[in-house]
Amino acid sequence: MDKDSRPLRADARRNRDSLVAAATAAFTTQGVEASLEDIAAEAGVGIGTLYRHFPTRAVLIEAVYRSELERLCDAADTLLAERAPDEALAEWMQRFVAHVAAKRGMAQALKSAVASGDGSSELFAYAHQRIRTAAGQLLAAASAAGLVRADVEATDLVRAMSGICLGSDLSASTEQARRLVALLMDGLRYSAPASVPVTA
Amino acid sequence: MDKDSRPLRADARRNRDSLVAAATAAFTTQGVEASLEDIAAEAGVGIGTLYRHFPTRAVLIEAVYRSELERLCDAADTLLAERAPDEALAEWMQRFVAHVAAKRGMAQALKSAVASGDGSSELFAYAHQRIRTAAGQLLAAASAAGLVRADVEATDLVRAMSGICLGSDLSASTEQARRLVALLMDGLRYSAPASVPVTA
DNA sequence: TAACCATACGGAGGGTTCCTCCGGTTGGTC
DNA sequence: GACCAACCGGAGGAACCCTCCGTATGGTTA
Repeated sequence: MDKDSRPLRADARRNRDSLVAAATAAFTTQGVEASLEDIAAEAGVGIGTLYRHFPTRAVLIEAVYRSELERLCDAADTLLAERAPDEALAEWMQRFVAHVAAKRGMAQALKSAVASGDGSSELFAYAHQRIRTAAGQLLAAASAAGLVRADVEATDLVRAMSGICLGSDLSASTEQARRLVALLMDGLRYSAPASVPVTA
Repeated sequence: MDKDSRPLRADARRNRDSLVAAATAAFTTQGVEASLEDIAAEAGVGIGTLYRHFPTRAVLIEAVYRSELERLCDAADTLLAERAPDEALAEWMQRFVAHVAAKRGMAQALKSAVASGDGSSELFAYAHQRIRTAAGQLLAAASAAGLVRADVEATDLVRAMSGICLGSDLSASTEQARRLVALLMDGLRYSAPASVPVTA
């Protein structure tokens, strides 16, 4: 409880970050079965250091999953700062789908770790909350600017995107998912106040 | 094309069967990650023999999956011969659910092998067809005897059972799945001609 | 700034599993 | 009963896993 709160030593934090970065690369190119020794070498640390930070493969996978989740959700802010709200939303939705497609193996591995009784169902609840918030932020901005219709909730949007991801069963059909997301975005734009003024 | 058609030599066939049996046991108790050398030993053959028959783990998993599928579907005939058609149907449905619960890891492993481009999507099509036929046979018998309602298609029944399997997310809740199947069976019996004569 | 120690690092090493390869064996056939 | 194609077994090299402990270093205190 109070040893957790103490921050990591500088070198430890550095190594941890390198490991997560190397693991992210390895997992996405070779799948979650990638060799841990290779990951340690790629990160420029000894195998012992990897095991100290991440006692089991599942813990490492979870760390990668968390870091990628943060990256995706943080991108919402950046996108809003850089482009028009509707463009930001469209781009973020595409990234969301790409994210899910790439991390499917990881999510699967984490799910089977749930059975082993650690706290990773809590992880999924957190992930859902985090994504809903990011989506809501983008949706609100686009809606306030009159660029998308105002009668769609963030929850609905997330559900729709999840549906697209689940529906396109083969991870090969990334292109199809892309088109579906574009279609969904068009639907959001369709009766936006800017083109169809609110009458009620 | 013509070397495949030649039957296996007697000892080869015997060893193959032993291997599938041993693998079935190992996979169901330890999961699809079970040691192949242990499986070979358990089957009483050398590791080389295992690899000759099943060059990769995926091929072995597929063989086990096929054999279990046959076992499940062949049981339809046996059950029909042994008990009343509605009882046979009820029992078979329970076995179906148990089958799916036990083979989830295997199906997952096979699915990810699809990406590697062998012919296992064809396998799933075959499995679906085989199961639909078995279900249809039981349903027809029970329906003909007036023990279950006649307005349900085999396809619907399979879909309902699949739904139950997918719905009960944790493989721990086998008991819940059992109850749902019993419920479904009651629904099938409910307005059967024998108890509620057809009026229209 | 120097000394101290809790924290963190590295990688050798023992164990397990994978998979190949080839000399020996055996079922089926003439 | 003899022949050969088909089949078997398991030794062995490679890859990977994970632990353990001697060494190094960041941070803190005087």
